[in-house]
Amino acid sequence: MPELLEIETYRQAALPVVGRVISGVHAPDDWYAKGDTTPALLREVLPGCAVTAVRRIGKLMLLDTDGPVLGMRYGMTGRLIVDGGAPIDALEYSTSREDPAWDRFSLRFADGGSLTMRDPRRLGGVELDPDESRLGPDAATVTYAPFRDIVRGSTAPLKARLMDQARLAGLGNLLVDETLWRAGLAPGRSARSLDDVEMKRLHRVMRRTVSVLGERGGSHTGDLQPSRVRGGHCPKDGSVLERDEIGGRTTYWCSHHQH
DNA sequence: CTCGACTCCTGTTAGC
DNA sequence: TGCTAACAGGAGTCGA
Repeated sequence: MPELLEIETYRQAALPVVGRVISGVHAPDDWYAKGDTTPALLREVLPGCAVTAVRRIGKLMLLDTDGPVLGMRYGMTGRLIVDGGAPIDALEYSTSREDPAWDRFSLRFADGGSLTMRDPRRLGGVELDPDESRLGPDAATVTYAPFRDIVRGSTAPLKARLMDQARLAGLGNLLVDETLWRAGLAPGRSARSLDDVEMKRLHRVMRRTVSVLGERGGSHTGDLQPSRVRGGHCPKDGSVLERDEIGGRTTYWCSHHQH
């Protein structure tokens, strides 16, 4: 599913629309417009605006224009299509089938081309001028000191804290499971319980996991991923993996080497 | 304020 | 073969 790595891929794929002027808006789905944004408002304010930049904070993609900022969230199954081409063909837990009915939002540009969000399960959405201050620092670039303060400031389970987008933006279920598995830390531990050595290891491993999986091509390319099934075995030591629900998400972890 | 429980969305798949 | 129920996870809301 789209986590920070997939959204970064989307951002880069969207760069060619910078400088183009929006000429049309396809917004057929009320549900897909979030906050105070409505399809009517999108159709009213976006045409005529020139795209000036494409940014990303965590899993939020932002299209800057000379008018409002357009925020795009891809949820679990949202794909981006730019000028008819998709930077990611298939998403984990989604389908690569094409169906125009799944085009929840689309921009057309004056000099040709388009940008489309295709989202079968409608878990994504678009919002004008989203509140960017509601997101924590991006997990791909956060340095040690703020990371340490974020993690140790809570008694919540470590995994839940790492997935709290208001604290640390970008990590989803797969990246967190892979990070904790690599770091040898149990997902259910209180975030506050990490000592300095563990905290430094967690930060280093998280940054490295984001980097390595980015090079491999996405959040689903982790070493743990093939074993994230019922009865799966730990690729490190062969133990049968635990399957728990932590932070409201299915969690696979190895009680033999994650403490 | 924090944090867990609950809810929403719907295509796919396991199982009867 | 055809159906149902479970499952996936990002994000918002609500209440203790």
